[in-house]
Amino acid sequence: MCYHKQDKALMSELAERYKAALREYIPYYYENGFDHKPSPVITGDRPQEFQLFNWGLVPWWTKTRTEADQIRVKTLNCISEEAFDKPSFRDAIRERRCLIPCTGYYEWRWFQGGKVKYPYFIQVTDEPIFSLAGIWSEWTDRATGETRHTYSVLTTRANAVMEKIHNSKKRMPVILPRSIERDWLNPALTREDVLAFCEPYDAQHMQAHTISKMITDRSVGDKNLEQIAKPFDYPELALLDA
DNA sequence: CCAGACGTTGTT
DNA sequence: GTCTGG
DNA sequence: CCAGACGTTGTT
DNA sequence: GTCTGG
Repeated sequence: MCYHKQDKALMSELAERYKAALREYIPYYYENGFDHKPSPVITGDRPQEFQLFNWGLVPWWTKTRTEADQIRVKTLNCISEEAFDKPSFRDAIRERRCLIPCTGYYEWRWFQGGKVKYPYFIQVTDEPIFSLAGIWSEWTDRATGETRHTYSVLTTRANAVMEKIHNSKKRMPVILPRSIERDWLNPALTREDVLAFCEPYDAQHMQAHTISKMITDRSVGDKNLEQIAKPFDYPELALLDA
């Protein structure tokens, strides 16, 4: 549901927006979750600074590096409604919640029963930088002593905007309204409190537009380009839409 | 998730 | 069609 | 009890 | 570590 995101904010913009210290950081116009790159996140136990965690949560009980590499491709997202019951997520959702700054994300919209698809870029119109609800984990490889910090993006039911794009599975990432984003980190939240945050964002404050297929063009080496998220018109879409 | 491959042959 | 790599 | 999974997502 | 399936 949310495997491709953007965080193009400048280091100074992020620090100012969250009032948190940020040491090192590279803005990405496009980030593929399956690359498991580090992203700046803010955790509940160190709320005044950013930490760079890798996308794809590795549960603390994972035994080997091989197992870690196998599970992290399946924990990029976490179904919020089930998080408290899943062995991979239950400890993290209770004790290790985080904010994942973001400036947009990417999804594909299918037509004609899976024959053609078009990429979209989705933004929040009332917040240029917004927070995805995340959970994180710390895992140590007992063989090498190496420690990995990783995170997962929570998902919830789709709102009207996302339902249209995601025409079958009706899911979307949990986006936290800015006014309550810090509350997400409160360690005293109950299960019910946590689940109350995991609601679809107001569709009236979300916007989506088609983008060029450069985003998945393998002949394009460097995808960290501003134009990747720029609006791109497909004239034939008007017909497919009908 | 999407794009691209999709096979074999000797190894400790 | 289905699996793998990114 | 032991062994094996532990996950998400477009498939229709 | 903990749960599920056999």
